[in-house]
Amino acid sequence: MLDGGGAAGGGQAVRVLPDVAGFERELDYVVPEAMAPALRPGCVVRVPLQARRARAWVLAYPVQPPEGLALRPMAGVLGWGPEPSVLDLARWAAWRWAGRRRSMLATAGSATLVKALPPPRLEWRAGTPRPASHAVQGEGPWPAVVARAPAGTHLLRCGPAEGATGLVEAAARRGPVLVVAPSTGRAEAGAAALGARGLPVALVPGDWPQARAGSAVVIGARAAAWAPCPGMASIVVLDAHDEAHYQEQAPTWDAPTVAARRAADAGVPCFWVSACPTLDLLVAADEVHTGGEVRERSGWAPLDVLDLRLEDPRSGLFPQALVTRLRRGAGRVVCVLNRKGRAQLLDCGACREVARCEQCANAVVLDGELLVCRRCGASRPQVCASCGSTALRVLKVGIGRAREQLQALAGSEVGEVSAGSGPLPAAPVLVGTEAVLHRAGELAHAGGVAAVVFLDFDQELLAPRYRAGEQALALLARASRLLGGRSRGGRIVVQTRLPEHPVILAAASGDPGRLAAFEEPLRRDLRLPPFGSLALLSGPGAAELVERLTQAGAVATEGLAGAGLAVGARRVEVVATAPGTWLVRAPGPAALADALAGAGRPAERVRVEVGPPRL
DNA sequence: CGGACAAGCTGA
DNA sequence: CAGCTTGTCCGG
Repeated sequence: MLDGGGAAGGGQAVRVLPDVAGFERELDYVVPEAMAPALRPGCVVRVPLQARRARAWVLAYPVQPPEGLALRPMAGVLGWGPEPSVLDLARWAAWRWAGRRRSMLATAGSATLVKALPPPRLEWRAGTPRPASHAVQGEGPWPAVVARAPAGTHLLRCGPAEGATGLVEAAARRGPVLVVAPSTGRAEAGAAALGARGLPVALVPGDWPQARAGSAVVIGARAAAWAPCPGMASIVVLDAHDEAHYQEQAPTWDAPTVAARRAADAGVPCFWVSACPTLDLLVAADEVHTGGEVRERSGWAPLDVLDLRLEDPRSGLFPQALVTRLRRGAGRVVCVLNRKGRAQLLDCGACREVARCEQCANAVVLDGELLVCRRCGASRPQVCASCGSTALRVLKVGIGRAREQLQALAGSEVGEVSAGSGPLPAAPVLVGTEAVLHRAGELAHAGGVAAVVFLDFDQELLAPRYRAGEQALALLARASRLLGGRSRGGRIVVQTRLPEHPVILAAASGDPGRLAAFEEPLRRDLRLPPFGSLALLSGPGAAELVERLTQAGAVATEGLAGAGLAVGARRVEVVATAPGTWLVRAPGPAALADALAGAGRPAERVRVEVGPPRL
């Protein structure tokens, strides 16, 4: 198909990026004529690299190689890779998150090599009217909003219990839609719901070949932001606020940002769907749509605030009011306590010393009959290290202890739910970490939930992270979804000493904007995201990178808040936060990315976490 | 990353 | 000085 002119060897040259860790150079190869017909940008090839062979992505074909270079021939075409437009996306993301294109492309490609693609699924076409029996019921304003949205990023503020199936269906009417869900479970459920409405759905990564060949809906978890979707007409990101959309390991890209960029490149709209949008989303969105106050409110389950200040302090996390509720026993109750193990913090009943590890001085936790250290793994019997007393008291109970106490107080069976995939206990009261809220499907299947109790919500509200409030509200949204919103009769119980906290007021009124209004001035003053961009540098090469940043004009400051407010506001700042760890702050993501890109990579390994979600 | 090649160390 | 380890360089 492509012939004429070319380098020695008779073929055209191809430019590739080898799939080799720590290798970021583009290389050119001669294309033997036999391989030319199968070659296209994005596909995966095999190339000689010094004495071995390596996989590589085709970046461009054909190309004019630099003169005077003896090119070696490529070794073969292995299979299908990302769509060509995703190559540019990977380049941009590597800049944006100070990462490597290779790791982005590895996310974008299929897990297993796809040699041949199935024919595209053409049985459904954009514009086909749905049968009347599938008429949208209770979908509210979203199908109309989605149908006429122009290119750009649209934040759709939905109630937590609202389903997104109708919305995605409306998006699919515009043409192929890429859907990014916060978890594989949500992606699977979404795929099933959309499939049931007659839409051809490709669930990635499993259906990657179908997605690459063309499908009305391509859906998957975070990595689906990179999935192929030929003819893509829109992107929908479900629960765009969810932390699961953020990649934890560097490069710390996040699906909403990648999706917005991809949609902008393609000139199509991107829809961020969220019940509790973060400030980052609110600021980055071109348009914010609310579905109407009444409708939104109805998605939030009613909230009962149990003010721990008014209860007997000796009753701890199990005040009389809670016990009364549990004994009433109307339906299943799910208790959330974000602590693992049996006891999180102990002190000595005799000398009041906090129980610490003898090796590393870290606080120890109770595991069975032993005190164990979570940091270094050392264990010892339940004896006070300073006075030898065996009378240790529990200051903070963990899940195991909470279960025992609840069972004694409630007088009914209490089951413990762990993050794992074990079977759900049949008990009328369940206790677990927030992971229990992720098992909504199973709980609904097992007869639903009458109440979700947050035993120690202050731990969420006061967590030492700048996004603690947003994350706490996300938990309440998740609980609301589990309960099915306002109409199903289920309730959220929040035990707290901060009943007037904006998070609680926002959830109680079904208006997440109340939290955003509270957070915005604080973040602005401290220049925290989205009013400043942060990156955490660590690893052996971090010091050298800091040195380079400083030489390029970055200012060293004393702390995150306060210092250098006037000087640093428009500049890049570096703060030493811990031995071997630095925090870089810039006025915005582009300034941060430019500073990091300009500084280059030190020889030694550095971990660069841009905009870390947990800080 | 991983191989090639050079320079450095060891032992008879 | 063969035989091995360690370090540096570089890929089309």
